[in-house]
Amino acid sequence: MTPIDILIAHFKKSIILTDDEVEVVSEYFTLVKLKKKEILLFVGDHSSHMRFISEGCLRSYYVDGDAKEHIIQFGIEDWWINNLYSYLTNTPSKQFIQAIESSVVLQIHKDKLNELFNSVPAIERFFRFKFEKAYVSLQERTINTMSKTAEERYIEFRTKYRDIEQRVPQYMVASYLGITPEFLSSLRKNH
Amino acid sequence: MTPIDILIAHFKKSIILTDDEVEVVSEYFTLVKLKKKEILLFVGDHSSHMRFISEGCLRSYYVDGDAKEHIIQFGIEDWWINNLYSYLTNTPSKQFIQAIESSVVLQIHKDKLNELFNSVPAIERFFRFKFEKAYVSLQERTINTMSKTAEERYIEFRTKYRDIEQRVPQYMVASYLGITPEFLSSLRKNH
DNA sequence: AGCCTTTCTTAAGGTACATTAAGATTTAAA
DNA sequence: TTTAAATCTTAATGTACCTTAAGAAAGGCT
Repeated sequence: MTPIDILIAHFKKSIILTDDEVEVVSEYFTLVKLKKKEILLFVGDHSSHMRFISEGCLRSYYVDGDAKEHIIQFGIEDWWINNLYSYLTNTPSKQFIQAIESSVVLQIHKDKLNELFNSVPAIERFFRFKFEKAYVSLQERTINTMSKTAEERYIEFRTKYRDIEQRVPQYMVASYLGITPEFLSSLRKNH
Repeated sequence: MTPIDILIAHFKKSIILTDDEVEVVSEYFTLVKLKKKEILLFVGDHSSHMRFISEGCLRSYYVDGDAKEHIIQFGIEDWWINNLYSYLTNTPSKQFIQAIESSVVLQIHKDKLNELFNSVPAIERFFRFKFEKAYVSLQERTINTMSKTAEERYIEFRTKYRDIEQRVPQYMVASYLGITPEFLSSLRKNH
């Protein structure tokens, strides 16, 4: 399967597309290849693309005033990786997006996507679903952060994202969970 | 202005509606009046309505395993108050929605809303915008919780939601910030 | 007004997690 | 194959925030 095939199959999991529409949609996306550690989006850039991972593993992260990194999201094949905040508010990104492994990404510019919404309405519906799901999982994470201990959050992360845990360094998991690598290490020792 | 007028004006801030469409939209929403402290959505209920506050102040909150309350969201006039999680996933609510003041809410059932999406497409676009914004502000909150101290978060809350801070008890602000009322009290003492 | 309920404060003692610093282990590059 | 770089662990010490408990203040009802 080509990257575009993977994307189309991804769309077809939640919406119906005619063959003509598949043609149109395919034209709109462009391919980006990334080496390991390469940065796809820098702080200060405008994040004006929606980006689909057809191969590899990336992270988006935020660097705070004390130069500490906070991982917002991991992404692997068949996920979208974005700075939705910057994309939606048209403000310069406060986050980086970086390839953790060498990766292949398909992206579409915001203006093009809005065009596409008009010619293929199912795509607009797809993105409504997508934002809904993004909201749901973000809320789950926010509630978890507020009401659970780091240990509980770690156990949940392992259960839910087993595949990711095995692909990324431990200190990035710690950063995603909002704790230091040292503390994660000690949690792991005590099971 | 009637509650419906307020809702229509709210829609018209981000989408265009013809007079005919205004008629149709108006028919779809039903009015709910709530006394202070009355509960609009119980844990275990299915949250199958989108709810717009035309008057008053409400909160949605989650009660954790240790019976502690965590406020997810406050809502005042011209905001939507929902358990989007339950609404979107069709699972029983794990949150309550409660009126902090006596309030007036306009609501629409999910099935009806999907009907409305088909007859008035601008409404579907409105809800896409709405979810986008909900996502953005939730992400901001998540990042804040991860990278700032309780004091910094409190100062930000005061700046951003001055109107809300003055309408709700302090222990609810503490719950929203993810700290105890005692600790918030001590933060306030030290400016 | 007076009483009861709700909300807010103070303070002592406790815990989950951070910081610092060092060394051990694994991975990658030459 | 050696060396450097990246990652993970251990342990001592520190701190942001919690828990418990009590009392003070403010608000609402008869």
